[in-house]
Amino acid sequence: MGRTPCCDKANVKKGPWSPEEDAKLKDYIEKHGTGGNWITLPKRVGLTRCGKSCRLRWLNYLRPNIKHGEFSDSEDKIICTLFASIGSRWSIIASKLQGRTDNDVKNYWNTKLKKKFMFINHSMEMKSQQVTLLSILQSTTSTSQSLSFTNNKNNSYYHHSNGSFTSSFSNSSTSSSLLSGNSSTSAAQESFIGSSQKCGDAAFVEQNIGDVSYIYNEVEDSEKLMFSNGGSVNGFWEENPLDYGVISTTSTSSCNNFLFDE
DNA sequence: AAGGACTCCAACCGCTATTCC
DNA sequence: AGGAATAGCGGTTGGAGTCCT
Repeated sequence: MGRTPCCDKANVKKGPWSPEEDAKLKDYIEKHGTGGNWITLPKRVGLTRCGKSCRLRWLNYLRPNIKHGEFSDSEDKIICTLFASIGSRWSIIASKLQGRTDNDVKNYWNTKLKKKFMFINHSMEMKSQQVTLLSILQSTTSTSQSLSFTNNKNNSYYHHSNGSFTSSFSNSSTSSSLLSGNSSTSAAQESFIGSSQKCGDAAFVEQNIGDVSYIYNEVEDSEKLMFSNGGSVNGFWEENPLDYGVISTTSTSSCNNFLFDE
């Protein structure tokens, strides 16, 4: 048995699209639409291509508002954080990026971002010290790893020199308790946009992507992306040459790893 | 200068999900 | 209800361009 092929493979053109083919397909779809049937489209257009090939060419290259070229830092962050939370669901990830296709995002991940991710995971495996973090994750712009701070007189924060940390938080007033403290950030806090939370000296911008909430604190040119799942998590903080840190969660969230830009 | 190694990305392939009859 | 057709998705490949020795 087996499926019937979607087209006559022997008589179908493969390989790179010529400008003429592109023009034909683009012109036809702009005038008539796809007609809801990609399989019969090539015949209607006058192309000897497989319908799937036409669909891919249109979606990935010819349709309007496709963005080509370099990915921005913010796009990087979205891809990394979404990949960490939902995995290789490229179509979903691409839908969060204006003008990007799933193929684009996938290629970008496979050629560039994955390397960053793998580096980070390797670094994490080298770390033997993993500590419990209760509802609070801390980061700092300092590259000295001198992260100790006191954010609230009711709470204590302990930072380990290897980059991991322990924090405790006794204020139960918020379920998404995430904060960052750095005495040098007060000036920058004034420029936060969007909804912000304040706790002690810290302020945050909250953003929701799908079911996942992300909290940013923006300090000067750097932007720290953090994650709040509203429950207990285990976390690492670490430095690496790629400017990303990793937070891994093991308890109440279904998500496993989160990246933040240092 | 040459050619081997590497990178990037468009396109293909095969599978699953969805729709249609 | 169930099988066929189609759409959509993610993994993989091939080749062009670039880098390195």
